[in-house]
Amino acid sequence: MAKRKQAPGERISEAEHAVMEALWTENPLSAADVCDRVCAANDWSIPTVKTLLGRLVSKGAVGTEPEGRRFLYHPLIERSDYVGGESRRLVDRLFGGRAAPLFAHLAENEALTDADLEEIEALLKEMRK
Amino acid sequence: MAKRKQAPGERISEAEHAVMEALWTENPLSAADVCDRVCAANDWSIPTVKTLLGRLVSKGAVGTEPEGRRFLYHPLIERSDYVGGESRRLVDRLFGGRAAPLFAHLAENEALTDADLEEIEALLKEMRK
DNA sequence: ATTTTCTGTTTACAAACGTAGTCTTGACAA
DNA sequence: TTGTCAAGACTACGTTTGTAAACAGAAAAT
Repeated sequence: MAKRKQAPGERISEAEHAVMEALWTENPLSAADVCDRVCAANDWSIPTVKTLLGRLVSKGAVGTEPEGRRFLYHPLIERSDYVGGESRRLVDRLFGGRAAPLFAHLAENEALTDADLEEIEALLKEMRK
Repeated sequence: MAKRKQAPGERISEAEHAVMEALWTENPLSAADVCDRVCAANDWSIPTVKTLLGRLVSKGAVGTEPEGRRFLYHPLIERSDYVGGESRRLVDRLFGGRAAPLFAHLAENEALTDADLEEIEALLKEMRK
């Protein structure tokens, strides 16, 4: 059935995800580099980032390569896999696996901007062919 | 700032959510009733359900009313509020608050059935007018 | 060569979670 | 009346998460 990726078992926590985002945006990065892009926003100190990186490494979500005295980190899983997995989990858990109700919900709550609507319409038209 | 509004702070965990689903589907229910509908599926025992119910009560997510010697539980928060909150969280976290990319993602991964597409199209048309 | 400065590793610790056992009490059957 | 039993309350305990300090080793600077 659906393509299962994302190293089995090991889930990525929310804090870890923030680190992943940094690495997806740009990589490889050193721990300090990562901190530069996420510490301020999350009010973390460098030890925290180091811990998160360590956990991600042991979970097999990021890899390291030595560069001189330090390590450079880079993601081992695709952002789209992660995002896809999380999205599917939510849809499964909350909407019985159907995406339409999710859409309806977002629509009802004005969570959709006009731009969103237009984009989605365009996408729909495209898939339609 | 930008704090979640939902119920006062207290988030509902995944296991707790399963209990909430039971109560949203039918309520009020006794602890044993809840167990009848969720224990098998999750491989839980009654004590587990009692604990989850207790936590939900202290989180203000479910209320109780005495019925003879026992309690009957009923949800205090709307399912749509919960679902809306969770959906928004995901969209915020993974798609920068924009729903279109989520939609695109689901579309790309064939997570959308034809029925979904039709429904969404209908919704779009409706909002459009 | 010694000190400073990075870097990664180890260890820590509280809160939340998943899961469940024990204690207490009151209703009820025998 | 007394023993049974179910229902809620209290307690427990291992794991994950968030957050970070302490430590060790090596490169760089002096």
